[in-house]
Amino acid sequence: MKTTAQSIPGPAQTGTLDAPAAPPADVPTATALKLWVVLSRAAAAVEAHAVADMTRHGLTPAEFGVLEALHHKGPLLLGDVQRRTLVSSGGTTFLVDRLEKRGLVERRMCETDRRARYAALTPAGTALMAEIFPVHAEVIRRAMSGLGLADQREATDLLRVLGREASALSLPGGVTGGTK
Amino acid sequence: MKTTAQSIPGPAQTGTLDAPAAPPADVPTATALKLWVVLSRAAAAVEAHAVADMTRHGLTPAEFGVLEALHHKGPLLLGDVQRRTLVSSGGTTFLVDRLEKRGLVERRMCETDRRARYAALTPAGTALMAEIFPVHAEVIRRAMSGLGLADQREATDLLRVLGREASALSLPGGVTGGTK
DNA sequence: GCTTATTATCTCAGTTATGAGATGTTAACC
DNA sequence: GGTTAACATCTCATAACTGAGATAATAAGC
Repeated sequence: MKTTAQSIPGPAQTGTLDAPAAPPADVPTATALKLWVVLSRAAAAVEAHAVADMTRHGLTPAEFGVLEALHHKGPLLLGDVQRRTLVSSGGTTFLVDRLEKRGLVERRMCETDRRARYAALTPAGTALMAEIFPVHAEVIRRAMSGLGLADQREATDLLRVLGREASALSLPGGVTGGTK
Repeated sequence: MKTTAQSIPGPAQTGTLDAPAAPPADVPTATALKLWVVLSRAAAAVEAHAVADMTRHGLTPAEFGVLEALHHKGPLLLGDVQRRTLVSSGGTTFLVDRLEKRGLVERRMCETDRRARYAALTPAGTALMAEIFPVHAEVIRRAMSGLGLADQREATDLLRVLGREASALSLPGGVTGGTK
């Protein structure tokens, strides 16, 4: 996370000790780097609001992500929870364990596949989400209010394409665009 | 990170056990939530490319962030490194320690303030960045290639405003919009 | 149907980071 | 100039998560 690339344009000053490097000369690369900087900064800024809100309820972002997925989708196989929250397999087990101990989530057997398990909100979990999700939504709405509705829609369209294409692209090291 | 909120529009189906919750009815909130989902997904998708590239060079994203900041800005006070990389104070000490042990970075005294220390690239660190940064830039360019140049500029403009405004906004819990 | 590959989850050791407080230093105020 | 507040960095306990491998169940090929 958090790559940085803005810098004074122009040729590199030569000879000076500790002189910083010049940014890439070609336009497409410079444009992409600038977009990467503002993209990750914008995501971090909005996330700070989301995290501050979750923290007030004693939830980590990852915990909230699990509860939110179950709140919107109903019971989900652990593998689906993992894919949705972009957390590792071990992390998913760990998260669901913690939420189970707190009485917010429960595991259920899957009738058709004895390897698999569902995670589902308990009544307490359902009640908690019914209480805090609207507040969370309002926090996000406020965090996004720097853009008008039309600009938000435009940004959504652009980012949807960007995310889809970037995910579809094979990673520099190898493999395809899935989760690890 | 990674909040999720897309869901079938329409009223909540009542009565059914485990029925998922309906998304917020009001348009501004639904729009903001949708933007938040695609924003964090797009950032994660691009980040996956960046991370895969850094990993090949044996660097974590945070380590790369420090090296990149020093590469572009020259020697920086540790506090400036911290602000730039959005890492905690303890984390910054830890990161610079690690990079120092590898011989990529060194600490230097600050003449005018004996509390403060500079972090600076060593010749080895400078050489490493000169080698890998162009590759990194190319990886980012490729990851962004789902959008044309004009769209990338448009997205940059929108996200710049969004990030600036969100950072300026006081956090839900309290305080102003700085780093912790 | 038996072997082999794949899939779903869990275990666990280790890594990366956070955040509260300690330490040493500088600035501000009277 | 002496006291108090604000800083910059570091130390340390420990949280949060990753990733490799273990275990168990299912699917596929022949």
